[in-house]
Amino acid sequence: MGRTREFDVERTLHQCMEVFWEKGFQTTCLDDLTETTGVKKQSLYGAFENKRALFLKALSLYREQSISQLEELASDEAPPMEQLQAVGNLVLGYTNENCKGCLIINTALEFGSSDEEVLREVETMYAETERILSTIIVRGQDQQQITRRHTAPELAAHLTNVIRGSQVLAKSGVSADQSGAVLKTAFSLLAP
Amino acid sequence: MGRTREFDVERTLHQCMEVFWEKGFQTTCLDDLTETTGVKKQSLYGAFENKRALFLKALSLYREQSISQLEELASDEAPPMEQLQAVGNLVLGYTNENCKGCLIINTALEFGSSDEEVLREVETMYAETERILSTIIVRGQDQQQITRRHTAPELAAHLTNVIRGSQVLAKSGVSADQSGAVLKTAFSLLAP
DNA sequence: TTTGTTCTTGACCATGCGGTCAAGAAAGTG
DNA sequence: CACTTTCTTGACCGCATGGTCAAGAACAAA
Repeated sequence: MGRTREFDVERTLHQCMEVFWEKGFQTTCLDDLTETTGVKKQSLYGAFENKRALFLKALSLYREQSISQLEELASDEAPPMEQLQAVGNLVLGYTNENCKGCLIINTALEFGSSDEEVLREVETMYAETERILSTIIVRGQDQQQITRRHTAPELAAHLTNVIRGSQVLAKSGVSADQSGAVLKTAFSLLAP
Repeated sequence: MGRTREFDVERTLHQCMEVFWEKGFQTTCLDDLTETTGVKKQSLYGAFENKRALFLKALSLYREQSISQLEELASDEAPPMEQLQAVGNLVLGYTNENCKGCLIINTALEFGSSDEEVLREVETMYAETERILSTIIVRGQDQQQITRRHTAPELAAHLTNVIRGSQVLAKSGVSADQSGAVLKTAFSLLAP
């Protein structure tokens, strides 16, 4: 009972995510959100509790979206090294598109360790990324294309870190070529 | 002629740098600065033009300081691999101390590519870091401790990227051990 | 000592922002 | 049709913030 909502909550959340992604949490004001979504302030507050809660929902959405893209990519039957390259392309396509970078990383640096829930989200993203990369690396090791001088989880943590770095690099305004080259070097160093 | 300034401009700049480092540009308000420096608003505006100009000065100071620390470290006669480890320790000691991260990287992500001067500062930092790492790597290659499968500049760009990643990691609230382990893996992968 | 210049101080201003209020509109229920 | 409930809308509030003003204080040159 009661009046039915006139806007699509899911769609609105997606749009808000885009805005947060582009501008960050602090810099995004409610007017930005109402303007791009077309949803008035009070309606936004009706669907999501407040700015921070809305942001956390957007953050989760982003993580789920990113991880499922990675998972899809890791589940095809391409050679491991090609999968890694594809991961790199995905990640840099992401970041270079509009130089928005990765929302998780942007958020990690904006919040530092000041917000427990944000922290959890960031750590989950890191862990999931390592997990997926690890499965690719294991196959790479099985096929003698990746060194065994380190364990798969170690290499996965390392690669995740390399990706983090290149996402920052990409957002720092350097060319896509440069960030791509860095990733290529890193992948090449994994050879046995 | 005219009244002499009662506060030490250089010291004040250092203090402001610390505040910006800890809180970022946006989040730092003038009251934060006047409170920690003890210098009143108008006096601050007398010495530095405005908040942004003050920030840019603090950013330059940070970069110069960091680079000269790196340079000092690279100029001793320790074995190259030990120098790299020392670089890692320096960088992580930096970031883990109070989880402030690296001011340059924090700034790069906060500003994106919206501010020309900030961008220049960030790119200079990256370039200088690569230059110094490259000199260490060259010596490592001469002593057969670092692979020659890539050129020194390539490896330097890669290592700079790894460091970027681990600085983000450190600021993301993970333990110092974890960020340290990632660096160790990366260094170890440089072996011939 | 006078004068001109710069620094200091605290009050002041305009604005942007997150969040709330109250009144009206639409829907379900009896 | 009443009645209740939820959504919508626009006005409103309190507060923080970057920046400015004006008056007084300290110093150097004349």
